[in-house]
Amino acid sequence: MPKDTFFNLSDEKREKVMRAAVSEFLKHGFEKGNVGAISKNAGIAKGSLYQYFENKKELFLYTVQWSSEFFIRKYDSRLLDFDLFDYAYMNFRQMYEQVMAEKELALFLQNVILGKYTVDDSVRAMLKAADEFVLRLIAKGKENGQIRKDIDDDLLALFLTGASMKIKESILERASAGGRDFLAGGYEAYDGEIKAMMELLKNGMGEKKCL
Amino acid sequence: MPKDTFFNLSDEKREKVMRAAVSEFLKHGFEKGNVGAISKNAGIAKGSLYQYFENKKELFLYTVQWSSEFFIRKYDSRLLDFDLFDYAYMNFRQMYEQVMAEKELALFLQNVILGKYTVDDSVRAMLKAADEFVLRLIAKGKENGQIRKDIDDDLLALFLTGASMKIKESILERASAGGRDFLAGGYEAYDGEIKAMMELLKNGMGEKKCL
Amino acid sequence: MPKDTFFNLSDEKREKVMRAAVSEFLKHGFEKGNVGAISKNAGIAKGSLYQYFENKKELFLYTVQWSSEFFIRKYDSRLLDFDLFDYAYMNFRQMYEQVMAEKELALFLQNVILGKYTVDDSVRAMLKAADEFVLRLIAKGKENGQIRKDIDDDLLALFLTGASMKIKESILERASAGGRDFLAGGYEAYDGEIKAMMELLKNGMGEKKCL
Amino acid sequence: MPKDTFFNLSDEKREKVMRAAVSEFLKHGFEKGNVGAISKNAGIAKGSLYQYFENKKELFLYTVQWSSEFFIRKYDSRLLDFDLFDYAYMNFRQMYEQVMAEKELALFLQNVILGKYTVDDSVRAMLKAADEFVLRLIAKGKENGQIRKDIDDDLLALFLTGASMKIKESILERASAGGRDFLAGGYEAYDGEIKAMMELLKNGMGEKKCL
DNA sequence: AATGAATGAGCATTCATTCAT
DNA sequence: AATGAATGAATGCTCATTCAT
Repeated sequence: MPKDTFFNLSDEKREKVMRAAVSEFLKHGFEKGNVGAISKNAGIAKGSLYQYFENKKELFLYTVQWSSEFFIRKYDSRLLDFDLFDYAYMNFRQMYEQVMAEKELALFLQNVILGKYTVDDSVRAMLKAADEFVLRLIAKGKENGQIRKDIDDDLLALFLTGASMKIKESILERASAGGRDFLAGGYEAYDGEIKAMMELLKNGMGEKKCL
Repeated sequence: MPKDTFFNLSDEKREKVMRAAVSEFLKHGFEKGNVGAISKNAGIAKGSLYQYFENKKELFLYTVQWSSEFFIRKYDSRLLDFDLFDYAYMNFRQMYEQVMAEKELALFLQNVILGKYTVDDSVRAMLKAADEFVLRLIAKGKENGQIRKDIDDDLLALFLTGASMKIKESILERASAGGRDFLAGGYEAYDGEIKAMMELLKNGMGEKKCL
Repeated sequence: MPKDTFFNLSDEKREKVMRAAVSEFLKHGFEKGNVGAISKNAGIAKGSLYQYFENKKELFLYTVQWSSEFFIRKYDSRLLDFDLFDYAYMNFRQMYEQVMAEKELALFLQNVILGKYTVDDSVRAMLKAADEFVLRLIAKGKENGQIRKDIDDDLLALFLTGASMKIKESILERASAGGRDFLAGGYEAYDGEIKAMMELLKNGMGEKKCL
Repeated sequence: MPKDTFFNLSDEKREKVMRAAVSEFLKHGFEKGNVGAISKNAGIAKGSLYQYFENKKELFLYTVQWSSEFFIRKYDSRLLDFDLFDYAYMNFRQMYEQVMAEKELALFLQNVILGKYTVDDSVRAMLKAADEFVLRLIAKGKENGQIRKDIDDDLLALFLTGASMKIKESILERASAGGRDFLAGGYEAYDGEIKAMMELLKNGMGEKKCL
């Protein structure tokens, strides 16, 4: 959706622009996010941004897309062969890694997922992809007897993502508030929480084993 | 936090102002929400708004407060004596009623709860109250053997609210998209979903009965 | 020029209004001087000010007039029988007393005289009275041989008032900056300056005695 | 203190902006001076003014500075080698020329000197420069026996500038009231006044020659 | 393609004045 | 006459977007 000129840029420059945009939108949101500040931090002219993007909205939308793809490229390929619960577990774990490695990107994307930026429905559309992946895992889980069959797939998906999101949010909050302690603690400090949450999900969603 | 002059207004006028504000902020968010539009729709002069509120932010904050209180006055008193799962169930049910009766208010408040308006931490503070109520219900549930004791209260709360919120969100989405069908269907159309979700929550959180 | 209602007020209330106005205009000038602040500090309603005065400008103009008259009533009667140089000397001395006794009023009036408030020519008109008094003293001085006759009366008046004003200004500046020291020093600290200035004026304006 | 962008403008445009500002501030003062009107009269967009200046105050301050420098560039270089009385005389004369050539600028600057714009102490600071120049001339005058030594330098400076200012003011008033007659009369019409004032100053300040 | 100055619509806020009580 | 809430015109400033170089 950006113009060709943007893709003719060197990878480094493109990344610099994107990171400047992420940073600005994370700090100030879409409305208050300042195009001038982005160009300045990206080390380019304000006018150049308009050579790359039609307008602020397109810039934002692509920033969302780029951020998602950034993580997908780096992390999500590993997740493809897992079953639902492994997926969920690894998903938590990788969120931790992402925040450690790319705090701004991870926080920005989390905001996007939480629907904090009321810019456009197309953002929502982008998120459908993730939902569909979960739905596929749910279907597979039902097939191989991992997941109870008496409840609608969509509802199971909502249940899973809703509960997961809340835990993620709570972890991210602590991460963005006191970055230092978060770093210090290491992943193990959070693993307990994650495992407990997995328990709850499995119990809730899993095929009844007793009786 | 508004000035005395605001509370000297007739109840009708005060409500008209608040509804105009809710409507505007719901449509355009805080930053793009237009003070002039609010005053116009409230049928008062722009200057008058500034007799009532120090500034746009205070207006917004009070709009949030007023909306919450509106529902609390009307609905929440019923919820006080319930146990956790009854509470959750009734909470869903009443959300449905609220949307039916006060679509804009309900949607606005939902956005607030979802953290869509990054205006002020005081909004976040307001939401703490609700969290604490849930925590109390969880503690009570553990005492009387309804809820498993091997998982931390805070985590259980996140699990419950996260999953619940997602369902609510999905219902509201359909409500705000196709209001007509939503109205037509009646509550029963949603009761199935709600009950299934309750199942998931109970299974996940409940004291193990089998084995 | 104020309405009758103003003069029906008790003397105390009238004075309170005037002092509030002086204080506000001194602090913020005419344009930025706030009618609401004046009414608040005067302990009356904003609307009442408009029962007394047509508008802000009339309020200001009368504030100027009242301030002048305040000092004239209290001080100037003593000056009537003096010759020019005695007058000038006493004029300095009484300015000192005025500042001591009524700092705000004196500073406000000084600003008026210096033309700091560009409100209306009628202010300028008011000041003509003082000029004419000086002109009369100059004429008398020429008659009785105190003052050189080869220079135009108007010019002599400008010379006298210009030089005097500058000294006054410099003294007032110190007074309004470090009120404490000013008080402590007493009049004598300034008498030297005043006498030197009188010297300069007399030499400049006086009939040549030598040769 | 303006931004670089302002100095990148062509000389003509810069001057046009400055003259528009002088004109507006002269007519309406700082508070009532309208930024929109200035931009309109300068033939530029309102936003452009804010590319050049941080805000209205900075615009005003630079307008003062520019006006001073305008005259300094054009006139004051001539004054450097004079003694005090020559300086004073030429100063009057050049003020006349300035008003003839640049009425608005001269009137504006006069207002500044008279302290009519209570904007900022930095204006006051600018005027210190002129005072110090006069003080140096006074010191030199004392050395070479032109000026009496029994009176404090600061006081002599006040005396000189106070008296001079009043004459200037009176001349400017006539100039700004009835520009036409003023023009017609030519400098000679005022030379008499100036010379008489010089007389007064010399007599007042000069070393006693008689006796 | 890159630049950054120019643009002007848009908006929150102020405040003198009015007016209903 | 006194009150103080209601009014809305007025204005400084921002910033996404355009455009000349």
